[in-house]
Amino acid sequence: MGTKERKERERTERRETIIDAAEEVINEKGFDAATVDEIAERAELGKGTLYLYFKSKASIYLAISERGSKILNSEMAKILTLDLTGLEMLRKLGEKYLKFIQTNPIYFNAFAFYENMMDQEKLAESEIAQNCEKHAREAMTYIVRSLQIGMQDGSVDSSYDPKELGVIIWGASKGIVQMAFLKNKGHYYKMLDEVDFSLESLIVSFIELIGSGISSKNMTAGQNIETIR
Amino acid sequence: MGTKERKERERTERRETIIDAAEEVINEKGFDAATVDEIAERAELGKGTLYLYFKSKASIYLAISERGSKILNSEMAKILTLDLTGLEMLRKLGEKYLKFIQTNPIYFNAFAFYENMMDQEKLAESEIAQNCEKHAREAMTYIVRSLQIGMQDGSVDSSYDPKELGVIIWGASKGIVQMAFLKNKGHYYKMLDEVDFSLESLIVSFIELIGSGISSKNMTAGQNIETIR
Amino acid sequence: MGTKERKERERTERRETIIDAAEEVINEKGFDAATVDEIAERAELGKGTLYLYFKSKASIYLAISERGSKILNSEMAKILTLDLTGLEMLRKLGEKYLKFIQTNPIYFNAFAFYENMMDQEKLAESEIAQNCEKHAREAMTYIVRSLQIGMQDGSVDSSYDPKELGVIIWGASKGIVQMAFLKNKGHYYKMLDEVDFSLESLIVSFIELIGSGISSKNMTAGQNIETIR
Amino acid sequence: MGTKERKERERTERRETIIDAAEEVINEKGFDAATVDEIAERAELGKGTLYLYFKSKASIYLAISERGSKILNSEMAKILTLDLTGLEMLRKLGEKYLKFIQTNPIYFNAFAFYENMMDQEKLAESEIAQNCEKHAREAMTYIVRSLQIGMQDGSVDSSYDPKELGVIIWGASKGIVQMAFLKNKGHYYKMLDEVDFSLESLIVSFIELIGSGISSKNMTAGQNIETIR
DNA sequence: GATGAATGAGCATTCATTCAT
DNA sequence: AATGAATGAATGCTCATTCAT
Repeated sequence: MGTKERKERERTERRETIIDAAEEVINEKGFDAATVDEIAERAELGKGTLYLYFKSKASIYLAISERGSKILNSEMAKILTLDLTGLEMLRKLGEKYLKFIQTNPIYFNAFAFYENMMDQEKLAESEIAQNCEKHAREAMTYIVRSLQIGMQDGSVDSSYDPKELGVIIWGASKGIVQMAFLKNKGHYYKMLDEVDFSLESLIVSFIELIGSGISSKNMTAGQNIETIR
Repeated sequence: MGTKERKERERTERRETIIDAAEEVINEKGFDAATVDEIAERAELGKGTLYLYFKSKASIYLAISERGSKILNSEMAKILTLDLTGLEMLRKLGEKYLKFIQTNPIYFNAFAFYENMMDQEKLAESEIAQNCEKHAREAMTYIVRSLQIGMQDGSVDSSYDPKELGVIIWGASKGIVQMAFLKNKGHYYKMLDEVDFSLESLIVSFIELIGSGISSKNMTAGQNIETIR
Repeated sequence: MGTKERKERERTERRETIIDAAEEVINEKGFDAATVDEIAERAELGKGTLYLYFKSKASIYLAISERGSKILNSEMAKILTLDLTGLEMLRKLGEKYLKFIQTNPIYFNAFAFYENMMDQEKLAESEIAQNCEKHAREAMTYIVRSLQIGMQDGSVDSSYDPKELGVIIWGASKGIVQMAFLKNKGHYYKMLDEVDFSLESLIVSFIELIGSGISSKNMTAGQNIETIR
Repeated sequence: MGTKERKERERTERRETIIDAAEEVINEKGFDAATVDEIAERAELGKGTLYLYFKSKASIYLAISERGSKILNSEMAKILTLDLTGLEMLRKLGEKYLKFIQTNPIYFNAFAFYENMMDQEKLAESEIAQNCEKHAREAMTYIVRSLQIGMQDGSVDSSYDPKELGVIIWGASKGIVQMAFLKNKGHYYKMLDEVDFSLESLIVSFIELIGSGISSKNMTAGQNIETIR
């Protein structure tokens, strides 16, 4: 009997419907201004029904974060399967993250929401939050893996601790994207306007920087070698 | 007669008193949970008095950001006067920022508040917000200056655009500090717990990374030189 | 299944309950001093529930006006069906209005509130306000009808414009009732105390005055006689 | 030494300055929306100074009413000195009231404020309120006097009680003016728009109506004629 | 007398969540 | 399972009035 399966499938579909509606409304108005009433209306469901699927308004937002991180992860996972050096993988991962946030800006805020909401025990213990954390951990793992691969194939300096390096690169990437993100929203540092750096160029430059550093010593060394020769 | 001067001084002092109280309360409860009543009570002032000095609750928070960025800037400014290479200055600037946020965590959130509130025209046009922006611009300038100095003294690769590099480093630093900051607050990536990276080590490593890059090519070059010798 | 009907009925009943409570509280304290909290408490409903039925505190007051004008109109309508001369109808209408205000003083202020609130577009566009206006128009129509009937049956001088006359009589009646009303409230013109005119006698005299004018009969007669000649 | 006189004069002048400012501000914004701060600023005086001259914001409004009724009375008084029949005087009085309100609309509301504020003992006992009442009494007296004169000179039917008649006419006039006043403010009975009655025509018709009544002339004439026979 | 800084009482409204049907 | 009517907690801000200088 497929009744159970059908029920299960319908439940999942309805859940997705709610998240879809919530994404729309929150995208338009922001989390605080978005009301549960409007999300329910957009989902063409009764308000009470939402609470059959989610414990609270915040947990709906967490579910958005969960969905976003899941999508992002699945795309990052593919990169790990490509035939590339570790350093090239890292660059691809960065580009993927960049493109993802540009295409789905709402997830950037949803991720931030997840990160900042972890204070409240209630939410942190929820299954959704657990998944979010799992996804974040996975994302980090992809970075660390690419670094490990790079160290193995010689494209990355193996004197670093891959985990520490991963944390740094992950954090730095988020910081750069956030800055570019704020800039795109039109406000924030007018200062940034003086120099017209697109989000792309910033990330590209960052990865390049990570690759070779800014110290002139190395280049000098390289040049010296050439000179020596 | 110094009546006018005294009035002016008293006004400034009371303003500071309010900001002090607000820092305390917001630190304890967060901005949303903090009530104007409690801030007033903590400042030992009438609620209406607060509104003689600030237009809104949000503008008090902006004033906290303003104060924080002013303090941070004055400390960064000193570094620019030291007899150091540009790259060393950059390292010092990073360490200063790190130490500052660690000592005054509230400013981290206040800075973020400022950045995110710039949507609302009303606030963005206020004198306080203008000052915040000015300070942010100055902070960025310190970084760019250190890079320019480094390019001049040979400690920084001069093939980069100093402004673009500055934006990247500023954004990346904030991202790393934020990540470490969330970790310190006890929540977020339990994953980070697996590897015990202190905020200090992260930033130090980041600056080191910026200095020499992660590509093994460079180090190899350097090592080669030594090897050659 | 009469579920829908029952729901509808319950909704109407609850609405009436709220208006009842509001009438009580506003009667006791006046509109400004009356708080939504107290109205809700008196209605034995949650405060939020009131806002499911009314958009604002002001609209509740408008609803009181709407109710009052509806009641008054239905009573005035009956008079138009009586077998009387137009002038007698007019007298009955005046007496009815007088009695109504005396019995339900709150409606006098509610009517005035309605009249003065029409500045604010938001309120003026509401359905309740529309009804109030409709009722006011009807009330005026009753007066005009009685005058037209009187002109037809010879009890009213047909050289007047019935609409203009109606406006004048309606306005004048309200002014007299207001004066008498203020007097009854115990304050206002102590002067009125010197002469003990009851509200009744004022209105009765007014209608009598309207009927025959104050010019000395001789003069009027004289003019007529002259005209006859 | 005229010091005392000068002081007294200055005090009176400043009081007038405050009332001037209050009239302006209240005229622009209405009583509730007008703030004491703005009145003080408009008067170019400190806020505290206002309270040296008036007990409260409401009492300033009462003072406006007082001033208005004083001006109106002085103009009405002149009419009583003219060489006219009582009925003509009454007409002039009505026209004067009408013109006054049209020229100084703020006084209409101020008068109403005075009438409605008499509930609160505090205000009612103030000297200003006493004066307002005195003026109201005087205004009424002028009407009664004109009626008495008319009864004496034969222009007014002497079978009425002049005081009762005065009250009725005073109340009726205020009601008509109020109605026309609301109409002028642009809102209120759209119904009134159907018939384009100017305030002037309403009052003129009203006085005419009072003069000769609305009963058909034929009937009145007929009765008189019959009486004569 | 004049000032204006300080005060704090006072209140409509929103909206996430619940629960009877 | 689905609903949506009912709830009530929760809060920033205004502004008339006071009083120390």
